[in-house]
Amino acid sequence: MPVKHQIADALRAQILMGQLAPGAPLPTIEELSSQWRCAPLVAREALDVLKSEGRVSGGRGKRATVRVPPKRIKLSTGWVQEQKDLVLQPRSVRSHRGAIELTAGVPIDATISTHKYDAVSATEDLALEFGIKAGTEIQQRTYEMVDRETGHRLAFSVSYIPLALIESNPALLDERNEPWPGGHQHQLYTVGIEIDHVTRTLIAVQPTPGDRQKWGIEQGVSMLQIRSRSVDIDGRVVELSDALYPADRTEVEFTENLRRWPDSHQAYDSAADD
Amino acid sequence: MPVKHQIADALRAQILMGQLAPGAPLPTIEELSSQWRCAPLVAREALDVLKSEGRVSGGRGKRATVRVPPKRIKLSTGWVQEQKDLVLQPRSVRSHRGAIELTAGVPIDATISTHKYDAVSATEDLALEFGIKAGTEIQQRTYEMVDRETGHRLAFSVSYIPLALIESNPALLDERNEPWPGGHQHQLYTVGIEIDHVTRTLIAVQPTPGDRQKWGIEQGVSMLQIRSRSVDIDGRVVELSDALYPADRTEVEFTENLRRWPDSHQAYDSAADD
DNA sequence: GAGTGGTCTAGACCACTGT
DNA sequence: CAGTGGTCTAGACCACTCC
Repeated sequence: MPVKHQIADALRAQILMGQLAPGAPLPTIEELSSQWRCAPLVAREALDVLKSEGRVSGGRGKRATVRVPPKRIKLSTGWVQEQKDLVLQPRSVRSHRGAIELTAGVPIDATISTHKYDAVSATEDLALEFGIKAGTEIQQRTYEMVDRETGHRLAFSVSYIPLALIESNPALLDERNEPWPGGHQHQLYTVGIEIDHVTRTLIAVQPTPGDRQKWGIEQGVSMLQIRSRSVDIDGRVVELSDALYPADRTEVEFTENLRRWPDSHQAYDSAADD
Repeated sequence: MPVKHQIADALRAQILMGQLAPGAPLPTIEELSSQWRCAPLVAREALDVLKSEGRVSGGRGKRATVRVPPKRIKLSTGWVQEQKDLVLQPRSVRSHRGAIELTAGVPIDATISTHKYDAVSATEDLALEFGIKAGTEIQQRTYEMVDRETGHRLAFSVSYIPLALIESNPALLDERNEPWPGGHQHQLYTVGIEIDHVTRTLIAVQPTPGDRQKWGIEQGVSMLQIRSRSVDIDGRVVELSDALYPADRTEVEFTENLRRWPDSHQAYDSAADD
């Protein structure tokens, strides 16, 4: 077995066993190369393996350390009903309860949010999702929240609504009206649309180095992409959004509620099992 | 900017633009090092960067190629209600509809499934989840499905049920009764337990090299871990399971259904908005 | 057996951190 | 300024694939 993997395995074992606690410094490259009687490059490559596994943090001039995993933020997906309940409330009530913003523990004051609306042509992908013809005009809404200090992204999403659905209300075409009290469900309500259900699909994707820099995430961390489709009571997809989350800081929660058995059901009796 | 990243960026751009299609061979290390006038090692490191990003496949003696992403298998989480509906059906009906098995496109005949039951002491983590004392006896059920040919894992999960809940029915203590027609909901039904809802949390985790070998997955691919908790009508967590999925072959789907607005609700009128 | 990638040596210089 | 990691050179040998 290659020496670099032997070294990596030994260090990984110490990390997993807790002998090297999160934040603890690892041996230097020189120490490793003399302990294992190998060239420094080999010791470096061993650390590289652990870095791309997301187990070790490093940087020029800095001692390599055991990576401290960030706290995971619970991303609950059960609030769409609450948003819907708010839609029929007066503006004063809607304004006081914004959407749940994920700020990775950063206070809202330390963040900057931007909203941008653009009219774009539906790609094949989008056309398929909405059940419309490719090229149809769609409103694209981009949302980004960054940390005021570091400039790192804290949240990002792109959502789409076919223009034909909302152009009857000019207020919906102006990005300066964001954040809209009551969210997109209320926006759609103003043009007579009621949401029946929301389906979501989640996949893990690999960030490009550019993404990694924007979000300030390290090697070995992937991202979760959640595509959400709002379907109205006529069965049309009327809104679609793609949101991204750093996989090491995110925990997605979802619940399935079940109907009760009828009161009349028999208590279990193994003799009656067939 | 370091040459190795310049090379990696150039190749990545060609991959993302589609000029290098999935499956296409990349330039050899020698070609790259002469094109970029650098040492072969630098060209190798550039390819390494792309491999740990999951964009390139490689292997000893084999030309590096653009990685062909596997088809994603849709993991629907909406079938718990169907399972519950089956519980009150006779055995013959239950037997004919097994749980949905994920086989990554491999025919069931080409797979081997194993079930194992063990009695273990509750760890702190499990004790907290179940609301019991650490050390309490818990039944641990391990399920694994492997590809008969390659030996690679196709599915894996570990689930737990406190022994006190099920020991009144000896049939539930015998792993030879797996697969049990009707699944764990029917098993719990035999000891008088009805499930009210199931909550799931999903996180992405990095596989160890051992995991990677077991599942036959490449560098740069993470895994999705879904922890599911079955809560009974008294609010107790009665079953917990951890399942793992290779992130590049999996797409998780979940739906939130909304209540309709009452018929009496007013059509939207902006004048009445406050 | 030729081509190719994986591992490795034994150095060198530079960029960055922390004192 | 010393310590350290990041990048790089110019080779060498071996394991593996494919013809």
